[in-house]
Amino acid sequence: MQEIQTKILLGDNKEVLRQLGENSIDLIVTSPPYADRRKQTYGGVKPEKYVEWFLPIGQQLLRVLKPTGTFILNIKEKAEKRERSSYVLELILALRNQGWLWTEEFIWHKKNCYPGKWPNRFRDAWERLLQFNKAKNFAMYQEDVMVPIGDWANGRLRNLSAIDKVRDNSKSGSGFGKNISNWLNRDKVYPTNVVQFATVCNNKNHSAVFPEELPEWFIKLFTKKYDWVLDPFLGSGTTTEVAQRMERNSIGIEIVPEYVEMAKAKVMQKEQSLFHHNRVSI
Amino acid sequence: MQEIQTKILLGDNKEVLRQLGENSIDLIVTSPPYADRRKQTYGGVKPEKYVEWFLPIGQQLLRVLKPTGTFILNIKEKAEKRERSSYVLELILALRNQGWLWTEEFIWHKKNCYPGKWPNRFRDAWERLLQFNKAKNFAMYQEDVMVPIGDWANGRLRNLSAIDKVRDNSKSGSGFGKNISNWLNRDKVYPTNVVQFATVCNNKNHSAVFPEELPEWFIKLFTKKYDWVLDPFLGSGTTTEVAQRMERNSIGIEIVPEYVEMAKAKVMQKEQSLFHHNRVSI
DNA sequence: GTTCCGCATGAATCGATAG
DNA sequence: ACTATCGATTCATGCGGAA
Repeated sequence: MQEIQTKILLGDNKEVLRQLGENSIDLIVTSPPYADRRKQTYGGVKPEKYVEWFLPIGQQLLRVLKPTGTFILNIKEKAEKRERSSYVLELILALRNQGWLWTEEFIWHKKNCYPGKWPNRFRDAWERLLQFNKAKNFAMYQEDVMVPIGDWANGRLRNLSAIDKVRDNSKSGSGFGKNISNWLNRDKVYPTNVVQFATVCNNKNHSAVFPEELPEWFIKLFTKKYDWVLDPFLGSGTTTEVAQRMERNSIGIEIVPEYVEMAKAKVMQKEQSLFHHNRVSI
Repeated sequence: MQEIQTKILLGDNKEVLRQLGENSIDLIVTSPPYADRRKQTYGGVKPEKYVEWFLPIGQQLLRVLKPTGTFILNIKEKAEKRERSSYVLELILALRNQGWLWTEEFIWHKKNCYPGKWPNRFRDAWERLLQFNKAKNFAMYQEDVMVPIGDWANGRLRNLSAIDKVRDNSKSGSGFGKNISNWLNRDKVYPTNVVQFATVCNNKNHSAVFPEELPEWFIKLFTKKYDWVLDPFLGSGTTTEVAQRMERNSIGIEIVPEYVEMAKAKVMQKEQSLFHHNRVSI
């Protein structure tokens, strides 16, 4: 049995990435700090400086990614003074200029978005999941994210309250009931480029990360067992934890020592339980 | 009773728009031909020329829109040679440069999108609905697009504690009526910036109509009765038809004579039925 | 042992107030 | 004038405690 490696590295990703070999990573999936957000932990990046700040990292990511690999970037521009910032658009153009192919833009439809009411806009319920590639022939395992009826019924659907089902139904018109009957009629369904994951509402003492389902979905879609996954803005370690569970090798880079400790703890815990599980199953 | 005007104008919108008075339009909602699409009818615009082609129109739209008005642009970049084009991003930046405020990007989540399967991407289930404004204080009637929730109300009611119900009751004096109206108010919820409209699978000979719900939603949100609505790429006349039904004045511009005929026919039909209705009701 | 209820809390945004 | 901070708004979620 091959061993799964999970490396958590402390430091500035621009520097740490230099230590990684070129063409060694199959999937990069990450959520960098957005402009002017997470000031306490990351200092905050000014929107005007964002592209300039990100490009050196993009350069390293381009180097370490395999030609068949994929880079998924989760980001969303803020609204300020009644206007949307344009730095994300500029970043996409700049990354293209750097040599990346902008292959696709997935929409993360956040079912439970932040509440609020303003005179000029509604609640922001979506984020960008930008897909970049090095080459046109990248690896993609579409079959692995098809939704089998069993998994759906046992997993996500069970988590939805009856109220949610009713509400979605009445809101969207066609809604849940119809969709479910569709799924029942088929074995498996391909997803679209609009994906829905609930945000994590955690009472833990660290800032919110993306939900496990998000890296899980892209890891399924763009890697196979024993492939290498990289998250250069690891945060509290969601990506490495999920990769480990899915039997992918992974590397996470994080500049805040406390987060590195949390991420390492998750990995250790999982190793323990795997070890325990193996012993039992022998 | 004030009369609703519905004008369908034949011609190149760049030219026709010059005839409209400045600061005269409350809402522009339109879906221009996408690059390289609809070649037969519009000649097709090359992606690299798209911004250059659109900017003179944008200039006219900026002139005719009231300072409190809104411009909704429905557009989506195509995928070509396994890559997403960047002309929409460049258009947003160019329109900002032209003086427009980029206020918001709504996502049109298409529930029943075009079927198909590709090796490198999933079905495209969303389009951009870009909101631009001339000034930061634009008109917005959020209450008019609140979603009534039907069965969900039962869940809400159940969630109110018995104490709350009693307290409200004793406070209001008149009792039941006030409580119910409170609950009814609460049973409406504001939408988010992700909207769902079913796509039209119609057999009409216009290639890319948007569903009536789309202009209807934005007309509700950004105009009131007797306001002026403009669609400079009218196509088969959905926008003017909806505006007329909603008792808004409207102007549609279309370069293809056949479409102009179709759009006019819709307006005439509606006028007939309105007239007929009036006669009957007398 | 379930189920239910109350409550804190988020990658939010605006407008006002303070330095 | 320009930035920094605060209060108000709002709602899905998950947890803990209670019935």
